[in-house]
Amino acid sequence: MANLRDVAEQAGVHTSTASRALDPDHSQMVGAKTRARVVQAAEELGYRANQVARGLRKGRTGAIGVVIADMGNPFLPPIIRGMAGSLRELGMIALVAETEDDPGVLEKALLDLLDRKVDAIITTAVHLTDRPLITEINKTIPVVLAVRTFLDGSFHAVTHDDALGGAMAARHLCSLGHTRLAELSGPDDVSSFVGRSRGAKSAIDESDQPVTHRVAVGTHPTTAEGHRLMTEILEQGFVPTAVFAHNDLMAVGAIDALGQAGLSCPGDVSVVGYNDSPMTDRLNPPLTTVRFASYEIGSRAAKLAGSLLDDPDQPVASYSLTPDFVERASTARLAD
Amino acid sequence: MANLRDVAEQAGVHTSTASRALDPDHSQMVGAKTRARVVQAAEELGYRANQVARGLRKGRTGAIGVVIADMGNPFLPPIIRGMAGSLRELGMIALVAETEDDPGVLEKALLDLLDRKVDAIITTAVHLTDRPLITEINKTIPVVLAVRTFLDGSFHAVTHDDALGGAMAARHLCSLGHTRLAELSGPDDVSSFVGRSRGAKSAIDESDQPVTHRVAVGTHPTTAEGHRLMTEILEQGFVPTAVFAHNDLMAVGAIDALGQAGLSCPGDVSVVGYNDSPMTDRLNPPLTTVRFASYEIGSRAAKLAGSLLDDPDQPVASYSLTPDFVERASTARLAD
DNA sequence: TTGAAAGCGCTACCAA
DNA sequence: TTGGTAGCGCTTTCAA
Repeated sequence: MANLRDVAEQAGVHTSTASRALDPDHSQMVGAKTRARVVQAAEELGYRANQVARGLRKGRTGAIGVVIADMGNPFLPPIIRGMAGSLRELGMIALVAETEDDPGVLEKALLDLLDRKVDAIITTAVHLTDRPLITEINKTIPVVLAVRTFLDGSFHAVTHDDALGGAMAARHLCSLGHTRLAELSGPDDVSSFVGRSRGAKSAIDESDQPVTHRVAVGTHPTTAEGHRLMTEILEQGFVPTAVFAHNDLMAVGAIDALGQAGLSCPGDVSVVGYNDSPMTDRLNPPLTTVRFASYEIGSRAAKLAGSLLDDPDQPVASYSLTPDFVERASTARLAD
Repeated sequence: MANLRDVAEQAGVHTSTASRALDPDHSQMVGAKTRARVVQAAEELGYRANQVARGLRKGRTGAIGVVIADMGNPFLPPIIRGMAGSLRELGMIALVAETEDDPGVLEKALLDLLDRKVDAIITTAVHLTDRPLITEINKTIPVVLAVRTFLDGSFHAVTHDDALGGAMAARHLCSLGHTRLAELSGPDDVSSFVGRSRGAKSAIDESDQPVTHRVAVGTHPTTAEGHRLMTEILEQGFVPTAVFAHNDLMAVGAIDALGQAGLSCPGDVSVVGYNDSPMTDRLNPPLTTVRFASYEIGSRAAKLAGSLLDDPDQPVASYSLTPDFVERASTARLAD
């Protein structure tokens, strides 16, 4: 592999001149003829700049650390695509780490990324308890929170309005006449689920009829956990006519559990999910759910991270997108 | 941020000694008391080694380039998880790039990863025409092909038996009595789809009854493309009783197109997909499909890449996993 | 066992 | 406009 010195020698110039000639930002400081010679030499030798060396010297690697909780959650890919798309436009690349939603792993992953000198971090994996850790990291490099945030606006964040989404879900169920409602929550130390719960609660409180409301809190927002929580509720003797699951995976698990208990959806029980993950429109039954612009969240988060590199002191702000409610066939009016 | 020199100063030793003391492979060359002093200094200062500097010096970054075609394809996440899991065990990390299945983008992505001095490349995105490019890259760093390969065993590869999978799909449809069969193929310059086609063809040739077989080749293995191809076939006046789609997304698109043409699945037309992507068991109808151990493919590919770093000249070999056929409700016996 | 020195490949400062 | 020099932070030879 040819390095800069080889190019410089072949062109008969000093490495510093070669460096300038090949750097778009400085090539104007080089005589046209010299530049041409350098460029030609570089081409002949198939020169490509060593980004590790450059990163060491410049203190900038052009890499962004992306930390996600669980690759197995189908709502993530569109978000990651959004990030990858914007990063590519910026000439940057993603270093991806997965935490399995374990705070210990999160810390390890973040430190590893810092050691690798990523220019910024984007993460969709924070728990509320991670605030001190993130505060610490943010002293070193910019951190952008995506999807999940802390409940005040103390970090750069790109999210959507979870409370509104939760309210939409509960309001919908109430408007269909349901008054026995189960809520399957994700971990209650994650902003998304806290927001959805609050939204649901306020919608229920504002409902015309009195609503019996039972909340079960899970440790992971997965199908298995949805199944477990739903089963648990039924075994406790609470038979709801409507279920609000905090994400689509939990909704699917809940529908399974209902089926095993001899209850059909939406015949006996209406179920609302969350995220509008790919394929939820083709499930049996097609899932009523809450949608937000996930590609957009990823893309915005990446752009924000990029802009923080040039202007680290820009005012802290949260973008919060407005969700849509998507009514499908997993919810129905309460039969009398 | 404290660097090694700070640690060395604080411990009252030379940086080279500090380096050795902190490196598990060399710490035995350092006196126990000195080592203890260095370790303590490192802890006090919160020292963390700069991996960029280390990478430059050692010529090894501990990063693996992972190049995938399309994050939007739901069969990929399990594979990526498999990779990420094994890489983490190896203390490595993934640099992820997406190609959108465009060979031009693939080349850019690979060169970018080389410039960043990844230690090896794993890619699931090759087309048959990319062979010269991959050959070139492979002269510099180890390349592991996952899922997609070239048709001879000229590179390290971790795949599954596509021909067998394709044969399973076609054999199943034939055994249900179908004799008018449409095949919706992915791009025919991709080994997976070539293999599936060949397998299907040989199964059809071996069938008891004569089978009318129509193949449509798509440019991308997506829902939209499945829909387009299916519509095209119907508009050409070919009405099959069974469809083999080369992946689940295309199968879903085909089912949509059939529905729009007034044909039901499996009532009028049986449809087989491929990949057993997450959630396909919950689609309406649940999709008959071909499964392979996707997490395992990712995990093995990562381990292989890791082992190639220590032993680059190990014999070239292909692991080919054996697929399973998964019969669900999207296929049915031909009604007389 | 430790220290000294060199250098991975690059950029940026300072002179000329 | 160009060259020289220094140094990003680390590891690794070579001597002592």
